[in-house]
Amino acid sequence: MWPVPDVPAIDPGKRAEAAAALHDDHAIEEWASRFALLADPNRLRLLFCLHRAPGIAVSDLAAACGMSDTSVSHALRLLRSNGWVRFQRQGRAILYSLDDDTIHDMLHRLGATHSNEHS
Amino acid sequence: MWPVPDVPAIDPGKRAEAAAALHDDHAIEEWASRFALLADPNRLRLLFCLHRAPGIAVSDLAAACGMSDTSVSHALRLLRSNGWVRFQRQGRAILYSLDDDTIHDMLHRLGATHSNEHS
DNA sequence: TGCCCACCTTCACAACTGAACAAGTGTTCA
DNA sequence: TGAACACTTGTTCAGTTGTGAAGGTGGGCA
Repeated sequence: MWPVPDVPAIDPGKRAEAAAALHDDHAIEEWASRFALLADPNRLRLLFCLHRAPGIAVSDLAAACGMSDTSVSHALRLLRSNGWVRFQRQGRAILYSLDDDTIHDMLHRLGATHSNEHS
Repeated sequence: MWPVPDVPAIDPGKRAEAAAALHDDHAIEEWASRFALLADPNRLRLLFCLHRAPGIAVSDLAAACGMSDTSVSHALRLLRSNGWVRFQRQGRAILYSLDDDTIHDMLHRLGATHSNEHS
């Protein structure tokens, strides 16, 4: 994976275990970039809305999240370019929906923990 | 939650559903900041290592992840200040472990999908 | 005591991000 | 046709982030 340096290890066993945890580096990079998209509160709000109210228009999304239309559009562009959402025109409105099973599941799990999270 | 504006909704029902999805804004912010910590590939690698090889020294962590000691130290500082890791001195070494159940579970789930992810 | 080693901190900097403003596209409807 | 509407795009800018160099701390060991 990496040219593991020959610097004497403090605990060779641990070092080997650790290295083994990184066997699929591609997957790690992918997850990191997924998390990057989830890391913005506004984007996360949008995703929750898309998750719970699929087929919603941009302006309604903006109103629900308390964001400007422009900000929402920018965010949706990002999500679109990552294939996380699908959309269809209906009259002048454009209706967006979540279109990624991985993210859908993740949001579902987070939503489930909403209730019992009162720290 | 927000002073939902009186701008005419395209679909009032959808707008209400969307707003309902955001009932626990505090939790959303919390998750966003968690995701922010997971969003860096190097940090994610470190976390996987800490997850699979608890009680590992900084230099071994650095070697396994192919990072400089300094970078690892910086990253650990962040994780420490968020209460994600615990550590203990052993001789000159300092051994780190993951110390957050939520993240532990999350990494466990991600690790499980490692194998069947060959996109 | 003095040296080495493992790790930490401070500082400076390039790269990236999110927010805001202005202008543009495509659709509907009078 | 043209005005209103829903949304998109381009651009700029302040603020944040990750990284590397240099120096500091403190435990172990001769």
